[in-house]
Amino acid sequence: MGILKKLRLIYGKLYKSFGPQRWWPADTPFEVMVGAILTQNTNWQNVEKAVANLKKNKALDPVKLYRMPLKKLALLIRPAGYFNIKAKRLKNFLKFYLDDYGAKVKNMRCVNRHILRNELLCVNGVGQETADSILLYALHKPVFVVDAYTKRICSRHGLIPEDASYQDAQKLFMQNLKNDVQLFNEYHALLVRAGKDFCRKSKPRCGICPLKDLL
DNA sequence: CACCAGGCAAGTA
DNA sequence: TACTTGCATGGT
Repeated sequence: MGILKKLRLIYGKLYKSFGPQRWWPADTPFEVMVGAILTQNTNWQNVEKAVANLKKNKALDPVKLYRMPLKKLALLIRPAGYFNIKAKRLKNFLKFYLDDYGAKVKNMRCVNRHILRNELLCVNGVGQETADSILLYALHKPVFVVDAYTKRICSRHGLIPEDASYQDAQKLFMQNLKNDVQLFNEYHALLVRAGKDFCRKSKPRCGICPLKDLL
């Protein structure tokens, strides 16, 4: 079976099983960017608590967050884990967002996605997945977001080797599918959704994996 | 109790 | 380049 066909088959099965995932769960593009950093190696439920703390203090704003003392910021985002390092990473990103783009999403959307990706990767604390999450979910650029679940599911289905790089996995999708923002949005979200139930490092299975008959 | 979550950077060789 | 380690809360 061709790769394109298999990728479409997987997508169809996941969508039929789980339905639309409505990503990214945030009220504004800026909230997406903050969430992208807070969710690094962290359960989304913990991120929600951190974001709620920011909202409760009316601090979910680029300038207010950037001016906030590091200790206070760390305290507010504490539930997200790694709070000291994430407070610094947030400030690193905020400085870039303020200095280079005037804290305007619109200004960022004007920039070529390859250029912008490289700029994001220069921010200490923003790696490939975080950069791509911001590009896709906050700025609506057609880039495929790769995470641990994506690699695990794809390697299990023989689409990439087990030790594939981020770019290997990303190319699998971007070179075989139409580069469509809505498709990439839903596909990544579905892979995460499926991974949580059926492709964790170790967890008792619940229900029946919709991709079981493809293995 | 152990294990893991929508990673990343820094250090070492 | 390839491997190792620190970062940390909260749920199962």
